[in-house]
Amino acid sequence: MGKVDNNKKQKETTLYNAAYELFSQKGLTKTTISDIVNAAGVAKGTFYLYFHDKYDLHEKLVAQKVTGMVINAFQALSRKDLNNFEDTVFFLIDHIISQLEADHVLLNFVYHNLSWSTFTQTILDDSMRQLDIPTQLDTFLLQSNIHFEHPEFMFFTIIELIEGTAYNCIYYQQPAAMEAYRPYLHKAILGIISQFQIS
Amino acid sequence: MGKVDNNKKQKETTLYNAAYELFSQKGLTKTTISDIVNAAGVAKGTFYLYFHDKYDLHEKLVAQKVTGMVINAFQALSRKDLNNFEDTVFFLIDHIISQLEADHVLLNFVYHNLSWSTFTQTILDDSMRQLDIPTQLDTFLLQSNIHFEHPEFMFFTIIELIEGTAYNCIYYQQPAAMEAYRPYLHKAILGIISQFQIS
Amino acid sequence: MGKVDNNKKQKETTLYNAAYELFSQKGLTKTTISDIVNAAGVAKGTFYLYFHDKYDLHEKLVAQKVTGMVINAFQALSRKDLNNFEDTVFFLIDHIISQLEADHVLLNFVYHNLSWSTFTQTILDDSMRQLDIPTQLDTFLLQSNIHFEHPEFMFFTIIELIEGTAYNCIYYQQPAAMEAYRPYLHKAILGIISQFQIS
Amino acid sequence: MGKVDNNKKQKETTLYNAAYELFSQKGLTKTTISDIVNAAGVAKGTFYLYFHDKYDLHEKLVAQKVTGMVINAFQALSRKDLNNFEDTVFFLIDHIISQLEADHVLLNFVYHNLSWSTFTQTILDDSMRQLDIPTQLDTFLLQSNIHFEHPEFMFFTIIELIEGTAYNCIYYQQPAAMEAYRPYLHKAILGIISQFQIS
DNA sequence: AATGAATGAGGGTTCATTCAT
DNA sequence: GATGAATGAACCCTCATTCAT
Repeated sequence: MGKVDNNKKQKETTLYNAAYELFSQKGLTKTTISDIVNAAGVAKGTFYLYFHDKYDLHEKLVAQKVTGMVINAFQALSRKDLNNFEDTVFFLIDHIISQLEADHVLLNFVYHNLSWSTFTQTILDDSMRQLDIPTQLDTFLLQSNIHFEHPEFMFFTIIELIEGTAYNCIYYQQPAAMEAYRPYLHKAILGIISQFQIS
Repeated sequence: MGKVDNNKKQKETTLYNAAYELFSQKGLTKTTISDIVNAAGVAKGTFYLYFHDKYDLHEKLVAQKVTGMVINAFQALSRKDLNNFEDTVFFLIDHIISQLEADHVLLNFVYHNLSWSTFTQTILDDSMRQLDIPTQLDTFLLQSNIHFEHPEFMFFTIIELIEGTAYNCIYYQQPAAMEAYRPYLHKAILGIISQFQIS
Repeated sequence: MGKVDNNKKQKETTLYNAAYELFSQKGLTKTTISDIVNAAGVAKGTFYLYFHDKYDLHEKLVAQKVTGMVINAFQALSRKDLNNFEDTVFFLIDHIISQLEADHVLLNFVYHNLSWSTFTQTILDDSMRQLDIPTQLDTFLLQSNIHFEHPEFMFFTIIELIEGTAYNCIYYQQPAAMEAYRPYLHKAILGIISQFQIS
Repeated sequence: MGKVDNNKKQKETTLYNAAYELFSQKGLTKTTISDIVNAAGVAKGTFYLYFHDKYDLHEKLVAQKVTGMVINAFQALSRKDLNNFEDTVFFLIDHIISQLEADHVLLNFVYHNLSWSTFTQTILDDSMRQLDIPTQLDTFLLQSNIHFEHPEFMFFTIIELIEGTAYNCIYYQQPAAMEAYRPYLHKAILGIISQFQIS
């Protein structure tokens, strides 16, 4: 990678970082391209060398952040040695919830962007294609000896459940803080899993 | 209510209707106050006699629509004679899902606004205060003879689950159409209920 | 016409005048909407209340100026009492050439916009519809007793000839000043008329 | 001419060709230097090695195209053996009109650039200086035995007439297609010639 | 000579808001 | 209360031009 390419990648990263900060602070609508380039310390025209508009940037950033969060969880999982299916699911869920609890900026940012379709349709750039989550989950199911009716429906159900509850509990502490609610979230997920499991 | 007040109320209603249509078609961000007043057939200045800005109008409109949808479901319930707890819950859920399926405009509109906090914090105007949903649910639980650990957590869990799954299934048909997914949603809710139920 | 309408017409006129001056000085391309509103002393947004863009304004302005010039010539003609066909044609031509000689700004402005299609296709606003030049010419021909083969071709030929020659002679004094060239222009037109005339 | 010079000339030619295509399609104003270099397949900076700006390129391109068109006509004439003056004039005129009819891109491009001053003032590069049209016309007149009062006025008159009428007839078919109008154009020119001829 | 990433001035356009009528 | 013409700040985006490579 030549000096120029290196420099390009750096500019792009600076723009991503600046935008992430601003989107989190002011929201997508109130953040302007001027804001972003000012914060990034580049000229306005430079923005358009990398992104079509702020929505383009946002979309790519969401894909990055969501995927990054899940990658973290799986990497942490690989360092554990869990054989039990339910423990594994809870580990992943709790890891993601912990990340969201630790970083409200991230929480706010991925809310409403952490959905099943993010994993199945997101246009990931090359650096992220390493992690194909649906495939990983399939492999993971094969390794355990448990069988589910429509496992993709189950995962969809669980993910949508987490997204909504995590945001309310962490951000608004509504109807309770995550600490208080978490046991019930676990229970609910257990209930869901038991319904999908086959004999 | 005098003629003048009547006329006022009419202008306000026209603005609500026009805005609802436009917000649904173009989204909040791309809808301008000009669009709204043009569609409503009133002068620009008139808008400011009723609302502070378009976000004010939007907030009030969401409260109206969401509450209206739930009112519909409870009214339909009162015309039935269901004694079984689970049947009652499913009736309400399916009624709301049907409303959303029948009216994509409504679906789009309430998405991200149909959450537990809508019921507990929403600023409702006088005409809506008649319906206090958390209280209704409490009454409803007392009437049945089943007992739950933290019933408010259970309802919260169910509502958040429905919001996310309904939007994806109805709007994007992702991961499947609601018709195909609904049995599994019911199953999942059964699983959740069973976990919260006390002996 | 109320105070408001009066004011509106005035704003529009101010914009026309400012634009005419600027288009003539800097050309259409180099004149910006900012230039126009600054010169007119109105806000930028006001421009868009009256015109779609600068090309819209330009088009309307050309129609005004060209038609105005021809109206002047016909009005002057009506104050004369010319019976001879050729004298009438020369009177009109010379009158128009005089206007262009007297006002280089106008000359520059109508150049390449003074063509047969301007008269047949121009979208004229109501104030100008009074003057339907092709019809006036028809009437004029009927009154005289001379007959031409394809008179519309003849007028087209003459107009295109004048447009090109007038611009070069008046503006660039090329190949000669109008004073020197005019007798030859008259001759050329006589030659053209004689060719179109029927026995 | 060395390899390097050859390569240079090639780049320049590529830029000319790309620009010609683009100017014709989108017009001078809407064509950007980016467009040109993209179409030509060279880097942006390269443009500035050959031209000062797009107007510079345009000016040179017009001179090329207009002169080329006239050269074609004279070369075709040299292959004929016409002695009659009027036939010669008509041959040249019709040849040029045919070129314009066959190539609307060219028509559009030379319109407003095909005027007397193009021949007398155009900055021609070396390759074109071979053709000095005013001188050629003089020679041509001497060869015939006809005498005209101010022949340069006559040619000027004829050229300006053709420019305006050809564009309208060919491009807009206004007031008629060139096929229909051409006999009358010939007539008009005959009329003009007869007026300038000396006994 | 050739490149093309970076620049940033400045264009067009929108639109919430005001205020005289 | 109701109007809608007028405003002008602030947005998005373009593109001629530069310059390190």
